[in-house]
Amino acid sequence: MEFKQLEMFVAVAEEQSVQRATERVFRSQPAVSMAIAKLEEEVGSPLFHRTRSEHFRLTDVGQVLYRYAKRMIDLRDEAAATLERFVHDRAAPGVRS
Amino acid sequence: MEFKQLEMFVAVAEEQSVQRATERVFRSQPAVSMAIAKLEEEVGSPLFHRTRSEHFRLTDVGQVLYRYAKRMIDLRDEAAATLERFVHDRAAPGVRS
DNA sequence: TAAAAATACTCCATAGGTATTTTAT
DNA sequence: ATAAAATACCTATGGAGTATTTTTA
Repeated sequence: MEFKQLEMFVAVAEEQSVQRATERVFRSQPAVSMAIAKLEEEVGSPLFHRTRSEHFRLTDVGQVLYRYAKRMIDLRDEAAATLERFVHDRAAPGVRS
Repeated sequence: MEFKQLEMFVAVAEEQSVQRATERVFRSQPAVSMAIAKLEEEVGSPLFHRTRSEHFRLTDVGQVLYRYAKRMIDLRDEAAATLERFVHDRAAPGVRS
């Protein structure tokens, strides 16, 4: 379970389509498909229902992962933002923001 | 910022030594050193004070990352455990635990 | 001088891309 | 028949190991 995979997974879940997800994550269609396949293998269960009419729709297991994935990504983004501010402030301690 | 790096970083922070951290993460000494270097480059600041007498000691920036790293890893472990239970229960819905 | 970490180098795994095939409506 | 996903194949990046050098107490 790596951040790169989780980002692609979240994109597919929200777009309900691999195709549209590719635009959000700037990766090719097979790269996104493969990332999902890897996660499904790791989890040991399908994460999406695949039907053309309803598009990609999260399974129950998929929904569990989705909520965690969002939290993990949010936490990482928060960490990155906090660190950036912290490092920036250290570099110019006299400057008030 | 990937989970693999964060795990090595946390190991070094807690062991206060690259050497001892290698045993926890089952990786070679250079692999651990490189992971730290990568993170420091990404963050744009040293994460450890390097002195032989005090060993590897977290900088202020390092401490900020350390707290986030623990949270991220805990969250991932919790996700994995929850998914495992969930998938297992689905597979055998009649079995009560 | 002895320990631990950093560097050099090499290799291999795998992530990712292009091209193609399969699937489903 | 067509649009989208899966598969096949290949390449390249980078992660990781061994060997070595550098550092510092």
